[in-house]
Amino acid sequence: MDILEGLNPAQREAAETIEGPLLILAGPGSGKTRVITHRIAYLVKVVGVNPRRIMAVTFTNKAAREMRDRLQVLLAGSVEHLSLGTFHAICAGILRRDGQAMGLNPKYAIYDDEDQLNLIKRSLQDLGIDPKRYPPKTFQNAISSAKSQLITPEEYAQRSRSYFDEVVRRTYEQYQVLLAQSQALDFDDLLMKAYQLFANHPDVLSKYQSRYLHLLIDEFQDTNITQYALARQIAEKNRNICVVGDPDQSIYSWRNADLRNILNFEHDYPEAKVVYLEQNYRSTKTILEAAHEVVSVNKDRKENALWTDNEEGTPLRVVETFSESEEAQFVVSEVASLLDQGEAKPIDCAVMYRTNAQSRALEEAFVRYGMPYQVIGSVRFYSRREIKDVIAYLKLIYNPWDSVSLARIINVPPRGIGQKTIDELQQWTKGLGLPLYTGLQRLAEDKSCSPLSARSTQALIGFFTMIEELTRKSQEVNVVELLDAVLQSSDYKEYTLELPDGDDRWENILELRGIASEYKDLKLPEGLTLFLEGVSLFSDTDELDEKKDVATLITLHQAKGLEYPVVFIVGMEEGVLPHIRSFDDPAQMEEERRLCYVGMTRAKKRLYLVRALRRSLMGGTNANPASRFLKNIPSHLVQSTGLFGEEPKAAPAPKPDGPDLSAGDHVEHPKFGKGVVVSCTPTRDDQEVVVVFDGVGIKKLLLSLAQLKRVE
DNA sequence: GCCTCTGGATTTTTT
DNA sequence: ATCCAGAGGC
Repeated sequence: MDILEGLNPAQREAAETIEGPLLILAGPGSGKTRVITHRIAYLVKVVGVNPRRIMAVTFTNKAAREMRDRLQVLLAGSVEHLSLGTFHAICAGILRRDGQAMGLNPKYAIYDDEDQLNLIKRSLQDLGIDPKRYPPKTFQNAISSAKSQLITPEEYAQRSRSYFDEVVRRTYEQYQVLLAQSQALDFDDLLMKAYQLFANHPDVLSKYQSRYLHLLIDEFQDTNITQYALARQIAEKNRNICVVGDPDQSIYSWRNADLRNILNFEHDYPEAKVVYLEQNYRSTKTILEAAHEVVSVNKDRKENALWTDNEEGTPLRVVETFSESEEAQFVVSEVASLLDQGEAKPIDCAVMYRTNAQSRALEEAFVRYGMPYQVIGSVRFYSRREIKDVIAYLKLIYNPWDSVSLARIINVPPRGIGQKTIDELQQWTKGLGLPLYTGLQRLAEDKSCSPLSARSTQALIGFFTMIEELTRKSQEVNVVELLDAVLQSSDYKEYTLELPDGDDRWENILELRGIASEYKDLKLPEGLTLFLEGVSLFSDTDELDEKKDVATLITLHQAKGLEYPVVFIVGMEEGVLPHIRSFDDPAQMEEERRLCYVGMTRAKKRLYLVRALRRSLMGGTNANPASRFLKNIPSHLVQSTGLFGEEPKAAPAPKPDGPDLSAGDHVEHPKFGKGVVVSCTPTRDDQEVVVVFDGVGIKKLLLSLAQLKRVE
């Protein structure tokens, strides 16, 4: 039996090269996943490597789960011992097991963005920084970016160049103090602390280095500096590190992914072998060529020789509609007609868009038509308020130091503990140098030491007693029973049902309960540990159901790694795709182009590129010109459809004085000089024009007032 | 302390 | 258009 049977020569080489560093450059649809799974199977079955000595890192949990499923088939068991997961999940495990060497509580909490932002706000408060002048989000980004490059607060201080840098440094420092007090790590910490653990504790590092004979990293183009450093640490001893990626599909620089990782790889591992997977098995020649034309405009890029044996296929369809609702209507009616002709089933169709907000119009049309669909991740399950509240209870029971969870639920449902009480409590515990929870404990032991009114004190003690009781219970019941106890003693059910959309919210909680029941056979606290870890690291693509016969609505980012016979990319407009925020940065513009490329290469048979002449945004309406990416697709690959739908009957707005402008036009203004029109938005009886003036910047002008002249 | 109202800001993508 | 924070009334 040959485990590598059916692989093409390049794929085979990639799977068989197991000694030393290996870089696999894998274009879209080139059978990358197949290569990875077969490589692991080859290592285990042919070379005889024990699965526990292999670590495979994926980009999402879903990818990890799929790979495990596939390996289960190839290997028939013994897959459990394989270390397989995202960097975050793998690091979470390492820190849970060995973090004590660096003084980390194994029951550390994991903070997501929202928790993180809450704690940053508190840091700003502690430092007396005005969140109006300095938006907390800015700090969140700065801190995350620092951690993704292994920059500690001390190092940040050394690099600090401006006053603003200094403010960031102080916030970063204080934020870390609060995290430590809460015995919590944020997402970036999971990676950075694991790195530091290895860097400062050679014994721990050596344990992992000896264990992992083979390290494999997928989606390498989307790793950040810290992840790369971690990989280097783990692979240092055996140097069997295999990375798989495609620079053209790098779309996560905003999450601090760094393309230098791929470029540095051959530098850091000069003995590395490089394998190119260039045969595409997914798309038609037409789709592949069009996608290539779009991405090859990028300057910062290495040319590749992606090709396919597949048929020419049908031409791309480029479709214009009047409005976003007609855009949605077109999509649904086209799906319906493909269904009628027996060309496709709903499950074969995906609609992709740049921003989640765009899913709404689509969803309406699908509902109206009665076309079955699923939306991926528009409102993330785990960021729903009710879910976060219930989880906060569990997190607090698990780790009473977790101040963010404590603050979240101390008065939810309302139990007479207002902001003032919380502030005073905080003041008091701070003075005593105690964590909040210990402060509550002290109150409960001796009411008379309370600095607060009897009423507030009683409310606090009531809350504390409830949590204590639940904590006691958590020793003897499973996760579901604990969750039920939380709902019971907090009256959360009654509270939720009172809220707007109460029934839906309650449904969500029941769904969470269902997820918890998957952990009910595990002993506590381990069951709770794993449940909370799973919940914290869960991602949205995880909820994608690939078996239900429904169409999929999904962002371009989330679509990475997926494929569909029929793909619609909507919002092919300047300002949407490419997104307006990328206009002033060529590197970001290149990323938008790659994003478009990723979307196009998801399609196997049919690809539709759709745009709306008018799109409502933030209340107003925008008229966006066609996406520049459309212009890069050779016309012989395209069948253009004229306008879809009827022109809206509404009387056209009276034309204001001034030239007839559209985005891209060059204009001149008496005061601001020359510039380029970014967008035109009709208002009630005028037009708002956004112009980028040379050397002046972006200005919003009213067409009737601004004396704009059109120039060539 | 809690609820409601208003004004202001805000929209990219997510482990 | 929608969400959020802060203010003010009960």
